[in-house]
Amino acid sequence: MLNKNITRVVIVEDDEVIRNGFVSLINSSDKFLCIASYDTCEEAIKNLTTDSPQIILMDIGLPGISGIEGIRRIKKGYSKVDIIIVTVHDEDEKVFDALCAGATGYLTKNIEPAKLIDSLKEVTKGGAPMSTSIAKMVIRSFQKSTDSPLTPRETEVLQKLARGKSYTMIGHDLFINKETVRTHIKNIYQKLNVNSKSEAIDKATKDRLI
Amino acid sequence: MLNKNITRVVIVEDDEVIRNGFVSLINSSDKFLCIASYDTCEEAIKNLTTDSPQIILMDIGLPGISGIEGIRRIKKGYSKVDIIIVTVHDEDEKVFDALCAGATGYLTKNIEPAKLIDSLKEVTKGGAPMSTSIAKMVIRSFQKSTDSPLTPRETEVLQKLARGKSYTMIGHDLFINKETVRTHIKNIYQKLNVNSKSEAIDKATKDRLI
DNA sequence: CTTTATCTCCCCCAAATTGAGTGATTCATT
DNA sequence: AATGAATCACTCAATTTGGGGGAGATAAAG
Repeated sequence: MLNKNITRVVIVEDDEVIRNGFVSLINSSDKFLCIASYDTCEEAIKNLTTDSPQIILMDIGLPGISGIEGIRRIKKGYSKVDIIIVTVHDEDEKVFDALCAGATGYLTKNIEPAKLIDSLKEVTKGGAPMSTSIAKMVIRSFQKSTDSPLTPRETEVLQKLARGKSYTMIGHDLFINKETVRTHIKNIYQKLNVNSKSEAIDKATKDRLI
Repeated sequence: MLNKNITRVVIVEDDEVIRNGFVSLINSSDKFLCIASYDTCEEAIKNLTTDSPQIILMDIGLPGISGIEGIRRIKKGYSKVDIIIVTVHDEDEKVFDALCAGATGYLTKNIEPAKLIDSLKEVTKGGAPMSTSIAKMVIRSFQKSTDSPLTPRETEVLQKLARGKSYTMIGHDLFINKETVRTHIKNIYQKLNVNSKSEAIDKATKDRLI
């Protein structure tokens, strides 16, 4: 490495004003150095091994391949880099897609300059910086619905059904007869207003019942 | 409410020294008021409606009912309160159990006083404070394995299988013949060294393949 | 005390699904 | 030429599923 004390950063952002703002900001810190900045993922990927950044700051709404797909491709060939999303988008889907694709952090663009630098420092320390709203979304994604129409037992049965178990196996797991499992599932289907396993799992997942 | 500008906090922590430390710390801020502190969840729950806190700071390793079960019970009868875990534990299981049970944040006890107050402020702003290591665990929980033995198509098939779909439905979804789905699944089973749907889903989930 | 909810179990039936074989073709990459 | 990936085919027995019917036990709530 060129310098052990400086963290190498690459920026991918199509808005020139924002991009240059980030470059200046990062270079104003003596802990970070902006090696390069690009307006598309394609360009960034082309120069990835040459740039060999430790951190990439990336936008989501890019021309050409999206930031999400960009993350996937970058992580595939160069998994050690930490990719931090900096974007205006805070819709559920984009956020989780980005995290699933391998993003290490997710910040919204209204972040204050000092906070952005803090976030980069957090990354170098093995952390995962998130904006307040994103953190809340992420945490909430773990939590189940508080008012499920299903009884505790029914929920238990449905959870096992969603793990691919047959009625027989569920019965074995819960120490009840397979016929009882049947009855529970019949009741579950009625309550969820569905009539098949996949529909039940879909609805239960969507409504956070399991 | 007694005072619109002060956020009411309750502490549940069995170590007296730590508990009193938290009480002093919280009361040293003019934004927060520690209404009460308890050494068990049972006591805290008993006085919950009287205390009517906006935030509860809670330990995990408590005598009597655990912090995890405590979260569940508190959230059940009093869902509007934000529960922040402050604990020495940072094992995967406890963290995710706590979040699933309804915790709004998760901090480790080595947190600096100023950071704790910051975290409380973050909660009042609708955020979800997490320690660096916890945030990393949480983010990582979204990410899939980078070296799956499965091909992209096989992964796709397995994902749908895990959603409770039949071979026929999967074929329909992917615009391929049901027989092709069969072949994929046969190959999946061989690669994962299993011979049933539930085993495949279990292994794939455990190894983060889907 | 009676209703209600929850959990438990049983039977029948027809249709569909599953898992395990054994095979083949196409296509792109190496 | 060989390999991996994806596609499709057919057989077969065992299991699963979903729909229908009914019923007992217990505990909580009215």
